[in-house]
Amino acid sequence: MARSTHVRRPATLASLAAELGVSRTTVSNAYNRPDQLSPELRRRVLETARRLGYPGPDPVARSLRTRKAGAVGLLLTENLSYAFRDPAALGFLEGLALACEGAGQGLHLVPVNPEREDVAAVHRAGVDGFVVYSVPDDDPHLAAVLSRPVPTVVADQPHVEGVDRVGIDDRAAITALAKRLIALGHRRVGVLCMRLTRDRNDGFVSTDRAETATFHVQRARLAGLTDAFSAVGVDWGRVPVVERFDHSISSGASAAAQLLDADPHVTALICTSDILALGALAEARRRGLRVPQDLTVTGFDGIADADRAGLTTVRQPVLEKGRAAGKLLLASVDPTRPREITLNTELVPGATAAPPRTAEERWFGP
Amino acid sequence: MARSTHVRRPATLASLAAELGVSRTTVSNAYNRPDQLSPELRRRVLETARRLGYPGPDPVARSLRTRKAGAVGLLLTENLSYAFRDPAALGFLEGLALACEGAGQGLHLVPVNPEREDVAAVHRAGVDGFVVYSVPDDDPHLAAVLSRPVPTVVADQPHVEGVDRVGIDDRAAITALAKRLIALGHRRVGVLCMRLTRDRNDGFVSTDRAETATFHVQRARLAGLTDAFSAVGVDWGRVPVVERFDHSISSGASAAAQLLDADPHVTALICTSDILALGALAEARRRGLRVPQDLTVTGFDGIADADRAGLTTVRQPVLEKGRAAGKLLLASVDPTRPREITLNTELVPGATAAPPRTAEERWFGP
DNA sequence: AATTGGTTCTGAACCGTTACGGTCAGTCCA
DNA sequence: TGGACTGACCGTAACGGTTCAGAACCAATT
Repeated sequence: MARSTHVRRPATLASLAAELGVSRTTVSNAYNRPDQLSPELRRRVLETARRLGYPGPDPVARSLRTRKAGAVGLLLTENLSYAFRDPAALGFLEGLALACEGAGQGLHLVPVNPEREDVAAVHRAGVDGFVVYSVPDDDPHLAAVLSRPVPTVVADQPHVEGVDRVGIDDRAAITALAKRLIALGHRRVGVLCMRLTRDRNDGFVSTDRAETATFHVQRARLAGLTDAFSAVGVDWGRVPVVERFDHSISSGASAAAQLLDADPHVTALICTSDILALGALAEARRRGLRVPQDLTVTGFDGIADADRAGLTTVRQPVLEKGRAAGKLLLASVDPTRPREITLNTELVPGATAAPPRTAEERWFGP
Repeated sequence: MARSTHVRRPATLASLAAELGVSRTTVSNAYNRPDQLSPELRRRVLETARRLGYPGPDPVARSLRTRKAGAVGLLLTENLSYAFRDPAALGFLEGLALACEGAGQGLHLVPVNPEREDVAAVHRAGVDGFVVYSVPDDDPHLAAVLSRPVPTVVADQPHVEGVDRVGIDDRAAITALAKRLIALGHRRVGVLCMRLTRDRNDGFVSTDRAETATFHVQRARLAGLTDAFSAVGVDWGRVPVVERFDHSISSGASAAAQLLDADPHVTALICTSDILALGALAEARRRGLRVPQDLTVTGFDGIADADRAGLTTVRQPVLEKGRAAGKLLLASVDPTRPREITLNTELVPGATAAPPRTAEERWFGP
């Protein structure tokens, strides 16, 4: 027996086998297939393992051999901290985590520095698959993920041909909301949206920029608004759209300010997220504008704070979306699984939408 | 951006080397040490890799060889939904994520089924270290983590001898709060606390149970209250303490109801978390009790909602705590690092604490 | 006596990569 | 002209497991 505690070389399966005078296979079986060896021997193996401080089979070595990492990677191009601050992202994360937990899979948050284009972290992640959430279509990290030979599911954001996807029908959902505003009489509206591309562009958005946005969800929502308002004769080219790179309440407020300064006559602010809408509400309050009497404000997502604020919005099942993404990914072995899941949304009437204030601002039908 | 379904795994570093007629080392160097080969050869290697669809070195094999996984494991025994819903936990998570991101490390959420005692997931996680947050001292998952030969940092919750730790001085912090209430004249108080052990026990807490709680933080906070009130002659054995397993606002409300039903004469409800306190506020409102005139309510943590509610509480730097835990773990190679970090807390006066209502309820000093 | 079946354990082949210690030809310099 | 140095590349040995096709043994059946 080796008494040399000098080199505290951690015990391995092989050293344990040597100590016991059995084969490595047997030790492996003691851990993984108890039925393959006698209870007595197994007891001895585990006993000796304890004595030698062997912590059990090394997870990485096992992963290499079995080609299973037991974890799902999650790619978010935003700062990781973003995911913990944005309620919609958080709901998604929770749903995804629940799905992973249910399947006994870990959830590996891939570290991404949005500043640098360092894709190495994607290549370094030992995972069995990726979920990609909220990244632009042309994100290099996304390309790195797709180059990896593992299944991938995209949630909402990047729009990639041939990749499994879960999401909602953003375009139709916001069109429904827009139609409601149209029915109320709104024709002169403004729009606040989240960032459209990887580059910061805080300010007004040209039609061209809106149509070529690489954040697919935002593009779809703007398109949905175009659909609805164009259908009733509004010249969409003249509708002011203000973009903000940072997604925060204060961003929403400043965007609303910028828009209202430029066009004080808009009767409604349509926001592509609840967070922005909450900011718009704050700015309206600051200006002494009553909502909805003086100004209609709408959001998108259906987060808890929007509910508390009575916001008129579209509710989407964020938690369910995360869960669906996880399940879809974990079912990748099944060829009969759906390749795309579109979840339902729900219009939330709320209390921040009303007909335009003055008669002249109200549109009279034919 | 069309993509064919990729489930093939043909190319390896070795096959690539064979194709090129160079050694595996050279291919490896092409990826990892560009300076070790001529630019021309490197170009050819990468070119051929692209042609063969070689996605670059396999992360798992690399991890095995380098003994680095590039990820930090996070163990939370609570339901995941707890972690994603509780603002304090969320702040911690965000801080930890920031630290990991800053170091280019992934964050691996270990899946834990609180129902079963399945520790396998801990053994399966390919990580370079663990952060353990908010688990009871006797949690089997914790034991599994400690058996792994990787550095571990504990945040707040499990109290383990000899393991690196970051936290606050819960006992002293709540003692300071208690002294404030004592100064206001409160002597007849009730306490609402979070779960004390792994077993559900919704209801009153015996002194013994309080002292043997395996959730160390709760134990410390109760002890801090004992310190303060015993010092002024209050018989702590008679102070009602109500425990709730689930940590939610409605739990806080029901706990407050239970306590007030049993002892309507308490002048203050001291809660060991803001969430519980917010529930207590709700219950007080439901009963028509004015806070703080009719009832004093205090919390702990300093979450945003508490701030909005004007709650009298103790603020702790949750984000900083997460960040510190991450940094401590990632600095494990440095023998001169601190082994324990205690962060500062701050008493938040708030507006939910006032002297007891009636003269008879107020205590007159000597 | 031969066959069958079951249990228990073993040997050797991988899994895909990187660390380490070379070799070898060419260059520099006194 | 010879020795030291350099740049470019290679061979081998891990890294720590899992897996599969048997081997050895024994009891029961034909």
